[in-house]
Amino acid sequence: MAPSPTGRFHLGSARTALFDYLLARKTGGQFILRLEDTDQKRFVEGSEEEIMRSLDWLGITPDESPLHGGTFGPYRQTERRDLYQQRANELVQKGSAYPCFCSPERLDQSRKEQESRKVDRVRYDGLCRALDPSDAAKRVASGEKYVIRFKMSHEGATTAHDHLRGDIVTENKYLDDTVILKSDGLPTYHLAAMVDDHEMEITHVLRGSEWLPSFPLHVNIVRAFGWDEPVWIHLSIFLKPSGKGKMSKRESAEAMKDGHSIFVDDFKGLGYTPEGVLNWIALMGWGVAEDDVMSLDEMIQRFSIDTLTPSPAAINFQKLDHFNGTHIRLLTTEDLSARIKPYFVAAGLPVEDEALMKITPLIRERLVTLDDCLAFASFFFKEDVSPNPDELIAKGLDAKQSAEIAKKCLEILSALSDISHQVTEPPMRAYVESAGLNANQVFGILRVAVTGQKVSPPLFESMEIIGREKVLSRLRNAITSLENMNMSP
RNA sequence: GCCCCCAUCGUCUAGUGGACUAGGACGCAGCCCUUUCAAGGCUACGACCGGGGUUCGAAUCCCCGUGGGGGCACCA
Repeated sequence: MAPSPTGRFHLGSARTALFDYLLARKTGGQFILRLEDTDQKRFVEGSEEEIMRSLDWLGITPDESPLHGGTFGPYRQTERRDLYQQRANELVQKGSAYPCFCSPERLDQSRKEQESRKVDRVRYDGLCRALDPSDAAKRVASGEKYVIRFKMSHEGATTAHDHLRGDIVTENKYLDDTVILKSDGLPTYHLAAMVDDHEMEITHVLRGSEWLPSFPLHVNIVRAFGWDEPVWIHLSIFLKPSGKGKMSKRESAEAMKDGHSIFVDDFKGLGYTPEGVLNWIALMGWGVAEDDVMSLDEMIQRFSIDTLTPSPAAINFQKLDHFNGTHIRLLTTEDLSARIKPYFVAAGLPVEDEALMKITPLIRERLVTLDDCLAFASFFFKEDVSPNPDELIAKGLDAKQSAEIAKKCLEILSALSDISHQVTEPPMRAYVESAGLNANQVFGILRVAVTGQKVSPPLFESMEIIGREKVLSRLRNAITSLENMNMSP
């Protein structure tokens, strides 16, 4: 994959990377990370690191990259600049490209003039294309500033083959003499990517469909060199959840508001798992008929470029939540425990591994994101809980009645020396039965008293983990709280 | 404005001329389970953009519309 370090690493790039990775693993190839950093003006500090960090987190670390080295390095285009200059000159020698000395000002003027004439397509006017090659060479040698443009044929048409879309035929009259080497000596994408793909022996080019308009240019460049073409695959782009337009910065701000993001590096902090994110993005642009919950290994097994889809896909965060929850439930207790522990630590709670291993099975199927563990299990590690007095009152009862029930619960539980759920549940149920109450009412009071919240993991198992002394003291506090309410109407 | 791509439930998709009464997943609704919340199970709702062809037969092939998306830089 070949992203440019000009901003944050987003979902679209991640999906391309995933498919690159799957294809490489499937076919025994290498998954290479190449940084397209030829636009020094747009370079963003830290984005190279973010790209690599994101890939690592997803679990699709490149086999070869600026970090890992490899046989096809260097993997940063700015470190390969001589190569592009040689290749650009090669094209000039062959008559497939030419130096252009036009100033940005002249180009700008020409553009404006064409616009005023309302031409169908504004393009280079060809002034330097008409130059005598030896004259041009002399001007280059004399140190005059220049760029190199690809000499596009004006006649005929270009047929480019996309693996998903078939032949794409474009009349050459719609094509332009695009700049392939800039005046700073660095190549534009068009040259750099073609040269590197050839040098690095890239067999499949997977990229976003925003490259489709320059696709004819690219095949023309490859053909001008006389090289074999890779398999070209233009993936659909990701649309915003509404399906109207592609994801934008504005949209990402919206997503952040409800705990989502379009940047891979944000997902960890949001409580998402690599498994969930991977599964989610895999299914956008890849048609899997059934059994769509897949691990990375299963994806490798099932991947094929023939089952990729060309149509644009609206992203759907609800589906991400679904896959995240599903993959969380697939984790072993050890694994899940290790993944949620940092959240308790970060919250300043004294988490103990032994207790955590007991808690994890209780909350596993309740988690959508890992950080949900805090809402479901913080009370286990707190010294005290402070329930909302109103919530201690059971439905259909008043504070006095609720206090009576709480007292009875205390009586029953304090009589037991063993507080394991097998021991506590039968007498409690017997009490509910004999008192003519319903389980919701009694267990509800107990739940709020002991956990401090209306929603919690299963009550009796929870009490067992909290421990006898804490359970009893929390219950006593609840009784006091209810009685105080009673006195102040 | 010009060029290009795309088109099946609200969303992601299966479907490659007859196996389609169009399948799955998310979401949504209901039921079951149940001490809360979930999870799980079951059921319901829900689509071939329109019009022409081709063919004995079209969701599938062709054409034209329409709609959506992308692109028109010394950015990638």
